[in-house]
Amino acid sequence: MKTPVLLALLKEKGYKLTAQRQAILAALRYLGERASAKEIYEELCKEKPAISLDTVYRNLRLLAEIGIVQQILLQSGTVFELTDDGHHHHHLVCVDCEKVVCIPYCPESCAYTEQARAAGFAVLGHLFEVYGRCTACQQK
Amino acid sequence: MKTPVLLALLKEKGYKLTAQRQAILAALRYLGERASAKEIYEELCKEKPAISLDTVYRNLRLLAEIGIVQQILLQSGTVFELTDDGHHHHHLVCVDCEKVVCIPYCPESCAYTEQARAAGFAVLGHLFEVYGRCTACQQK
DNA sequence: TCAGTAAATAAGAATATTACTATTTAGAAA
DNA sequence: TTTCTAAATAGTAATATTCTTATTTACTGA
Repeated sequence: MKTPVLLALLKEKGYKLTAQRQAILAALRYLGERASAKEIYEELCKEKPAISLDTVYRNLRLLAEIGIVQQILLQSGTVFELTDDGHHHHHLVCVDCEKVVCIPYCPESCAYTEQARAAGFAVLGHLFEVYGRCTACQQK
Repeated sequence: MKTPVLLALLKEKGYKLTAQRQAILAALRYLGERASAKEIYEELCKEKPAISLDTVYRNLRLLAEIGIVQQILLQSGTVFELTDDGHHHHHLVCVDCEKVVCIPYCPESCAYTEQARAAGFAVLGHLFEVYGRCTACQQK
């Protein structure tokens, strides 16, 4: 995610490009695919001046809203992942070891939007995660 | 949910039928379709002896695991709903007023299980919620 | 460039949720 | 019925997440 692109996405909704937002994205990139709010916070605390924990949470929520990151709900808590292509996707999550595998499948393509329209809802988004047991954990 | 049925579902996994579990279900029924852990806790605190908050959370998680209740993630927090027929379903959630509408649609019926199998995952369940704006909130 | 304004931040308080541990209890089996 | 044992509970501590408020800052337009 290049800064001009981020700026455009933010500006679209009246949000501002701040050093903290860029730092959060940089930390997420640095930490690898996925990280919890606390991990990002701790990474950024190494810098001076340190960021506020609330700012990390607030911005991860905002970045998720504009589609730059995605939230994944594990048993042990919530982690965030970059969606570099801007297109969201979903996950298979192992309930034992918490291994996460991305799947290209998205229920958007199925017919639920019909039902939403019938109920008078304007669909904005959805949450979809599949839980199961990975190959390794099935052996145990 | 009649007690014998609940007992059978619990026994199946080695869980016990406790007064607290029955009280939580009774409270949920009494409070209407949906309630938060705190609402259930406060309702049960009117009784003597009062229940522990931890017990409410722990058992709502367990009841969700065996399919008697379902968790719905709202912006303002998590609420629980009875699934009287034992078959789960999903929801349209208004992000403004938090009105919830049940929808019969379930992504289980779509092809994601194929992908899960290919990745070596044994699917246990899934989370699916649709967020949008209801008719009333679209007028605002 | 400079001033004005809405948005964002930091810091700490408040709330929500989960974990820990000693004690109690439901259900199994004698 | 009595005993035994794993599961469950209460109470409290710990952690995760969100809210509140005073202050700072990014962008806008002159």
